[in-house]
Amino acid sequence: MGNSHLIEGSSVQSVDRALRILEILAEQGEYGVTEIASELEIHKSTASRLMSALQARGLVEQLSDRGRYRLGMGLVRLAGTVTSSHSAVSGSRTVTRALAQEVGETVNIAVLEGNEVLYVDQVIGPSMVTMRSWLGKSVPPHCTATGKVLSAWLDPESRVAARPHTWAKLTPNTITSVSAYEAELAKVRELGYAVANEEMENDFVAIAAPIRDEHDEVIAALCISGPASRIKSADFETLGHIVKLSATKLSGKPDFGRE
Amino acid sequence: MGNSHLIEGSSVQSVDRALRILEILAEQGEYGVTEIASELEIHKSTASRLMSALQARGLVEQLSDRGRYRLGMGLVRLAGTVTSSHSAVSGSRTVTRALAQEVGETVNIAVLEGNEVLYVDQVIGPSMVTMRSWLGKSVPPHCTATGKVLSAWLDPESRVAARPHTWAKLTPNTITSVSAYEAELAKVRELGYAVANEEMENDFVAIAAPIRDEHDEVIAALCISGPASRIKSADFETLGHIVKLSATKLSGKPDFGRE
DNA sequence: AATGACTGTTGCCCATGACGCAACATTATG
DNA sequence: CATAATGTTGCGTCATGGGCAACAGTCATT
Repeated sequence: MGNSHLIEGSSVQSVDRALRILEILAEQGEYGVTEIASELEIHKSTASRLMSALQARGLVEQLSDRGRYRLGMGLVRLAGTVTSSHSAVSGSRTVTRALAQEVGETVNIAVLEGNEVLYVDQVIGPSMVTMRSWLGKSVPPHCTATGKVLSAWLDPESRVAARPHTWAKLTPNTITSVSAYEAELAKVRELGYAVANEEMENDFVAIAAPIRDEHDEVIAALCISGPASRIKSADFETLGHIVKLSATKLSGKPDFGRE
Repeated sequence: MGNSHLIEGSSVQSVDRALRILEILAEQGEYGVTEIASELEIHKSTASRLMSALQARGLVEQLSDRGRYRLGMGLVRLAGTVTSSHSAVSGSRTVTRALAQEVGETVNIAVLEGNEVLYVDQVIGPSMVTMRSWLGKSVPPHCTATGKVLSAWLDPESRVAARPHTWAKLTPNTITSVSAYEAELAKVRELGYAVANEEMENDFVAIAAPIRDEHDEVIAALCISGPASRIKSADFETLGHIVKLSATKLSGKPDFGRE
């Protein structure tokens, strides 16, 4: 066959194409059938039929009849059940909420998805200054406390795979070399928590600690974040230990299906 | 062909099967290949290959090698972009948060998905700590203020389609007849807002108003909810108008793709 | 208004890719 | 240790997905 864009391990062509459509829509927001067809290098009609299949299950919806498509609310419904079946997130509300009130800052839970950090749950702190909602958003690991935590305890091979593609220098403090990054990860392993001090954007500070499963594997990161004016470097150690303690409470829980 | 479980309009068999797998996993939490195969009445090998395709794109993940499957975090990532591209939700935080502070109650945004009400965004009020727990959860329309709002302005045909399958009597106040329900919807159209007074569960009251798009179509519902001890029937009218006002602020915004 | 270029959708028919079979590798269970 | 589960994988066939082209609406230009 001509264009074998098939991802490794994915053996069902039409399904893979349908899922790539979802990814494209996630990036582009809205897209027409023709645009998708040319992107995937398939025929209009094929794309149209794939869209119908996705639409029938509510994963995409078209704006008007015979119009463009975008992702559908069915995805929200599916995603809602994801977090509840994940041990790191399910039943975590008591802990995260208590943490948010204790430190007065926004609390997040994040996992590693490929080489990006994906925020899967969030509690916004009492402050008036609301950061944007991060749920479902992903960021590179090298400039975030969560990214450092999720990378630090990986075996060397996976750690390389989890590195960012490009070491974008987002602020003066951003780490942009492999050696400095590895040194930072070693420090994270030693301390048991990670700090990102204005490394992703100015005036934005975060502190994260690992959530582990029953086998002591790091499966997620618990994170607090806020403006530099409230989270000062003198408080890093105290806050680090508080986050570590909360993360420990969330650790060691076995997986369960639906609860 | 033997078992034509194909949903109306879905013309690609393998894609439809893959999406049904996602729905099954959403219900069951975890499932093995064999269980899925018997559920869909397909062969183990087929199910296994479909799972591989889903896994390659991160929509499902298996717990251990050669183990069971569950929904994956890729769904969270996809769902995260859904709300931001929906006009009713994107940029709504300012309004919802202000409303939550004004009335001191939890604020939700919901949309209609088939014949269920799907909560797509939430701000919890009284504690001044925002969190998302209903996200992705759905409830029947006949016992909720959001459901009434989302049904009230539908054309008669769609209104029938949006009716619940079973009129479960969840509390003494639950509406359980079509005629009473239609009368209630007429009242909602007249008032411009809906009330659910302990109709889903005891001590739980909600008030909702419609969010409209630029063509005045109702695309979502804005809702406040809280215990009956705080939201008394004497306040329904005042609160109804407040919710209506906030909903108007969220209305009329054109769709945009990615912003 | 009428034209033209653009959408997305749909029957048709062929070949391709998805499916069922069965043998395999593993892990749980007695 | 044996038995019975599980999930995975080559293989061959036939259903089925996909390319073609005609169709039907929509928008922009004239």
